[in-house]
This record gives sequence, structure tokens and C-alpha cells, in this order.
Amino acid sequence: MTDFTEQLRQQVAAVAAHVYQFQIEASAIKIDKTPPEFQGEYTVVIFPFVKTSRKSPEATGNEIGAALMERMPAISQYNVVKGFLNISFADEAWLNTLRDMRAEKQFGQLAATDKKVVLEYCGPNTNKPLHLGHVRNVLLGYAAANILQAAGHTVHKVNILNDRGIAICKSMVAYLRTGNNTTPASTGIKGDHFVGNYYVEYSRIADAEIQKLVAGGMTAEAAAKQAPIYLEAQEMLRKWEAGDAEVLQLWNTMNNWVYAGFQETYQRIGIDFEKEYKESEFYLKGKDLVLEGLQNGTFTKKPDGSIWVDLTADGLDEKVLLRADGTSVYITQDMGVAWQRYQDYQMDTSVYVVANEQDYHFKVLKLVMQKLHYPFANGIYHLSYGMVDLPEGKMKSREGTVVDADDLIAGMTDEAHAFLSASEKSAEFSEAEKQILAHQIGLSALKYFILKVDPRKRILFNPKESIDLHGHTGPFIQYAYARIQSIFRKLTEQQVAITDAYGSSLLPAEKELIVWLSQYPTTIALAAETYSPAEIANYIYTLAKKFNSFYADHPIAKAASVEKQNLRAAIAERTAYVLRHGLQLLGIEVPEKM
RNA sequence: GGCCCCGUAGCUCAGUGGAUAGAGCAUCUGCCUUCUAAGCAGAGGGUCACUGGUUCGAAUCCAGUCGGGGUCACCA
Repeated sequence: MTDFTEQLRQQVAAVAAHVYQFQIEASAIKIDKTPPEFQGEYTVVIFPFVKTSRKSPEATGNEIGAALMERMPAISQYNVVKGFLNISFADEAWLNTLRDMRAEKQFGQLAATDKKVVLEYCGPNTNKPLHLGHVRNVLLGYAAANILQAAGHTVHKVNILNDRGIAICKSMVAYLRTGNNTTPASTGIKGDHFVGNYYVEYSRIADAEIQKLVAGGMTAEAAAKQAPIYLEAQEMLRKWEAGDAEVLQLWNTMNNWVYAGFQETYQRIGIDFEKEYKESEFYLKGKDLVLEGLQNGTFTKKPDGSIWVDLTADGLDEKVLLRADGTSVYITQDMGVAWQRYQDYQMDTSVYVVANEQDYHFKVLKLVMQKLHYPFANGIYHLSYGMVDLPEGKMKSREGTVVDADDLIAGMTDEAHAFLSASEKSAEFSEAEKQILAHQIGLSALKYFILKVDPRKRILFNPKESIDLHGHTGPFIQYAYARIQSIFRKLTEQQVAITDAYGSSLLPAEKELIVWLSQYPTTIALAAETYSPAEIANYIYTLAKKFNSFYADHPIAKAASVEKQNLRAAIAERTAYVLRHGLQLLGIEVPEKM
């Protein structure tokens, strides 16, 4: 371990037991990073000890500090300010830390655990293209999976395709009416957009028909249920459930168009899945589980034949699990899919990346599975994230305010391209290189913009204001990395050999970077525990910031001595490594030059 | 109405029991004849929604109030 925190905890606990006969769990000891205005790297909060020490905070701090120095030779000095014991480790200790970090081939990959995680994300409906909400979902899901993996767990990324139901039937009906046997290939329209257009077309037709009925004297509510196209969609759904060959064929064809479109978007955005579950394949299994629960008395049947679970004892309501006609509801399908996943993976934890509007649903799902005593029930975890709102509020497809994922990616790429072309570096890159760079930088801006925010919080996105390329952004971090690569290109050119002879002393700015770098593994562990990519995002931003500041007034390739050159090159190399590693955890690519 | 989440600088966000609450954007001032200025250094900008409580110590925990969002469908 590169970080001294754990050792310090152990030793402080031992000192407390020894000197004050005060038994305290090492994990309960509060150790912070020392704020910059004080001397030291770690601060032990000593207030908890004064009760048993029966001395002033200052005296207690000094006593503990002195005892620590005896136990840990790496400590060079300490000071006490009010109730805070600030501890400095010797330069030599930090130089060794740097050597350790350099020697660790997979720095940032924590020791393997035996925990198996299945992480579900994306979860699109197959009747329209992906939008801004999916973008937050997939960025979060992909990053969380990477982080869990880095924390040592085995992770399986899976998708759930909501491929059945009335929505896709609406697209199908509209296509039959107005599609004229065109296809994505014949029109040159991306498959998901192609099908989505018919979903929009459906709404247009339905609105017109409803208006006509209302003009004929019907109430709006009744008209909505009587519109011919609506009745057609319902009929189509019945046929689908009955296994009608013609309907199934059209359904298959249109879904496959959508999948092809999704695949393209996944690729553009840089995410993937190990396996895709289709709701249509598992909703029947969910039914079996419900019936099983009915048999063993976990669920109850109402006189009309519908099956219910009573969750009032858990502070929730009664929930329907199966309709009177025996057809399944939303949760039935999730039950079936969850069961199947356990057959496939025997996971300890199932992470569901789903927006917070479904908090209630996942509470119910977990409770129901627990009541059925499935082995995976306790491991169900809903990674709930806030919605992405526009300045005027929630995105609404009816009002045409939905921000399309493909448009968004293209917009960001164009912006990065424009910036690159306008810059003085433009001449250094070929057009092909600019295309690649623009994609890397544009996506980086978008991804970082979303991932730096705590997942639970809603995000405000203003499509009219472009996402920044400067400041606290993805490109800022990419740029810090690229600058370091530039230094190493120079060093290689000049055939300078870097060794780990670093001398014996450190400047404050050098030490600060080493200390910060040493916290990386702890940060990964924390990000994994809290399922928060924002932890990584903010950590690497601070690292880039610290490095830039260091870079501005400490020459690296042109350092005054060979030892300083070695030292700073080593720091720069580890900084670049961690920046790249961290960005990759977030799903952000790292250009070598920009 | 019940339950859940959120409220920190003009704006977007960090900080979730510890010292004088931090970044970015925007505004203003400096810095490219030395490793990439997508950068660096600095200035101004705060009743941490409000009230009470717990604590040696509260933006952070608890209770209440106000404001915003979500949810409480035999929709998915």
C-alpha cells in the first residue's frame, strides 16, 4: 500500500491502548489530509482521546505524536495546532513511495476479491433512439463497471432490452400504414431513428384521429381510446402475445433495425455489453415465479384472479404482480430476468443503473425477491441517478424537447473540431488526425460534464450553451496528459535515460504530487464502495491541476541536476499514468498529442 | 396528502462530523525569446434555504418549516 493512512490508524490505536488504556477501533480513528496552510501530510484528530487522557488537546496531541515517532521511524516531525496532530513523513519515505508506485505494474488495480457483480445499464425501449437520459445512464453504468473491476471485483455488464409492449406496436402500426415497404437501407436512415420516426408518425395520426372524434362530439378521454390507430395497436399487441407469425416477423424486423442503430451509437460513445437480455424472452419466467410464490403462500390471489404481494408491513403498498387475465406487469419481467441472471452468473451483487424515478419500483423488486428467499435478493442494488433536465424542465417527446444521443455526440465532436481547426496547432494535424482528436475531445467534454456530478443529483443541461473545453473539464485533464507525453517525446529524442536515483530531498510541490498520487488506490476503493465515478473524476481533476501548477515553475527535462530530472520525470510519468488510468475508468480516451 | 431525493458564490458543481467552506464558468489584472497558454499566478464574489436540537466541534447528524423534483398505475 502506498498510502500511510492505514498504518497510522493502527499505530494511533496502539498508542491509545498503551498510553491511555483506551480501546479504540483503528477504523474509527479520524485521519485527514493536512490542509495546505499547515505543516504535514496527515492530520490525526485528537479530540476523541482527550476524555481518557484527561489532558488538554495540545498535551494529548504532543504525547501521541511523540509516541508515534518512536513507533514509526518514517515520521520526520509533528506539530500540534489546537486539537490537530499534524504529521510529516521524511522525504526519504515519500521517495520510496514514489519508487513503490513506479514498481507496481498495475498501479490502480486493487487486489482481486471473490465478489461477482452483474451490472445492468442502458435499458432502452426498442421503439425509438437513445436520448440524453440514456447517455447519463450508459456513462454512469460503464464507468461504475470499470471502477468495480479496478476495485478487484468480477463484473459482468449486461443490457436489458424492453422489446415488447404497446410502444413498439405503435411504431409497427404506423409503419404498416405509411411505410411503403421502405427500410433503413433504402432510405439511408439509421435504424433506430427510422423506427422512431414511425413512433412519432403514430402520435401524429392518433392526434388527428382523436381530434376528428372530438369534433364529432366525443370526449377527449373516450376519443383517445377509440381512435382507430390506437385500436389497431392494441390488436397488434394481442396478436403478438398470441404468437401471430406475421406480426412476429414484422416485430423482429423492426427490432433488428433498432438494434443495428443502437449498436452504432454504443460504438460511437464507447460502451459495450457482455450480454443483452430481452424482456420478451423472460416475462414468462417471471410469471412462473409469481405462481410459485402464490403456491407457497407468499402472495395472495384476489377474487378477480389477479395476484398481489402485501408490502404494507414494509411501509409500502400492496402491489399487483399478475393481472386478472394472467398477463404480466412491469415487475413480473424484472423478476424473470433477475432469476435468469442468477442462473447465468451466480452473482453476489446485482447493480441496476436506472433513473431515480424508479426508486419505488426497485424497493418493491428487492422486497419481493427477499420474500421469495432467492439467494441473490439481498445483493440487489439500485444505482439510482438523477434525471437530466433542460432549462425548461423535463424532456418531453411530445413537445419535441428530447435531446437525441447521436445529435449530441455529433454536436460535441463538431465543436471540438472547430476549436482545433481555429487553433494555432491546426497545422500540426492532418484532417484524419483532427477527426479522431475531435471525437476524443468532444466526447471527453460530454462524458466528464456528466460524470463529475454526484450520480444522485439531477443535472441541468442547456443544449443552447455548448459544453466547455476549458477549466474543470475532460479536455483539461487530457491536455495535462498530452503535455507530459510531449516531455517524454523530448527526453526520448535527446536519449536521456531516466533512473530512479532521485537524490534525497523534496521540494514542497514535488512532495505534494507524490502524496496526492499515493491516494489513488484509496480513491478507487471509495469510488467502488459508493458507486460514484464522480470520486474518480474529481480526484484526477485535482491531480491535473496540481501537476499544471507544478509544471509552470519546475522544469522537468531541463531540471538543474540529473537527480532532479530523474525525480520530476518519475513524478510526471506516474501522474500521466494515473491520469490515463482514471480517464479510462470514466470511459474517456486519452490522446497522446493535442 | 404519504414516502423518497435535492437546496452551498451571478451560473454549473466539489466538500457529508474537524482548522479561516473550495473549484470551474462569467467579470477584472498580470504571464508565451526555456518542456504544448485547452495552461499558470492573482482580485472581487458566501446568512452553506430557514428555525431549533445533539456535539468539545455542524454546510455535514436529528426534528420541524419553506422551496424544487420524483413517486404513490392491472404504463413500461
